[in-house]
Amino acid sequence: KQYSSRIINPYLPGSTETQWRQAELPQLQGWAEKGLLTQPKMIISNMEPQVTNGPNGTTANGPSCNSRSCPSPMQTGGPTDDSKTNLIVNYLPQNMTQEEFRSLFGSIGEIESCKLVRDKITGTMTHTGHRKIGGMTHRGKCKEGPGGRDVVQGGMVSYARPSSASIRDANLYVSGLPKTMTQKDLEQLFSQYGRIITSRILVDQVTGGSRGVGFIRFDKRIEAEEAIKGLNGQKPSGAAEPITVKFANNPSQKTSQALLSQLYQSPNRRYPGPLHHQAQRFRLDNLLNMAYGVKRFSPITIDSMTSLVGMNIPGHTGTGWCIFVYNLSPDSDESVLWQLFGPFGAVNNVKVIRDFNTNKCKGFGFVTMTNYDEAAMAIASLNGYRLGDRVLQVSFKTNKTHKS
DNA sequence: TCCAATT
Repeated sequence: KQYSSRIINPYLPGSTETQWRQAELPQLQGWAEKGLLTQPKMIISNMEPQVTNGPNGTTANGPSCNSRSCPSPMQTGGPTDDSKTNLIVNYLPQNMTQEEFRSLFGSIGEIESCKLVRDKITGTMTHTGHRKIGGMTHRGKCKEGPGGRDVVQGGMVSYARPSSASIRDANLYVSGLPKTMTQKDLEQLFSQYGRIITSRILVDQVTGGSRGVGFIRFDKRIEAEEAIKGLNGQKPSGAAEPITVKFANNPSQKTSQALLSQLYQSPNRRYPGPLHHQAQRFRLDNLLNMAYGVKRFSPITIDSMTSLVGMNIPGHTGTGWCIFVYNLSPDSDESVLWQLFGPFGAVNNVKVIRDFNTNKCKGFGFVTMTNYDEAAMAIASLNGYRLGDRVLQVSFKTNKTHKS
């Protein structure tokens, strides 16, 4: 039976549930069942012969061609065309071994060589569980077996572009995006500057909504530079705020110190050393009394009010009320925010903003609380509160932008 | 010291 292997990206058009059910390659299915995939929907499916035009005309995020009428790379490029035999594979499971990787693709065609790329320092794929990359080369019997048509692009597997200096450092970090902007919108905005290799919009893990932050990787660094010149500080049409476009940090370039410090941080740590004393000085019982005492006199909820005044209330988000906390010490971590705000009511989320390289708190953080009255109580109580030798400033979050 | 976000 002839089939073409193609890894499906469920977030892309054309990646349907039907394809998901058609999955036949047992290894990936097994991994999905064991929960080993960082993105459980990542599969290889059994499909009609799937060919593409190769790396042109579209982004690596979407199939450039879904029709069998496209010319096969074997027809156009021939078996000696190296540009069609070297693949890059993204979003591999964190714990995939070299052998598993080889075995997976060995079922498709003969592998000349393959390599899993791992983080140099930690030995893990990467600390976030993303950006797993392996490369592989198809040659030899490639044209004879099912793998003969097995050139895939889009989603998780795409042609590896020949390495060269011109394609390095072409990755952009984009922030300040309208929350309504989709990945497609983002690509549309940037595509005027060159060929987009990958794009992404980060989403809130809880709500699934856009975080207003994303990435664009161009084919060429020059294209990325032009996009910065053209789009940084600009308002996309229809947007209320300008976006920021800059070169992305490369996680693998983090210092080993920062990585270690990151590994060292347990989410379950409640009392970081430097803050322990201060936390004890904080009178939890008083705050509880305050919070619950006042709540009695605060019978109204603000939910009805929000619909009257629309979206322009400071701090108001779809999921709650975002509070800006300023003047945290560099050593602060999330636990101090939980300690401070928890007594006032339902806290959805806390976040200490850290310097990407040093991992030290940049002096501020955010807390999202579910209920307006509890958030307001927390602000009234904690604004001006002395934490150690610092006086906190606490308010609903506004849209001020920080330019450095 | 003053409003993030880094796949």
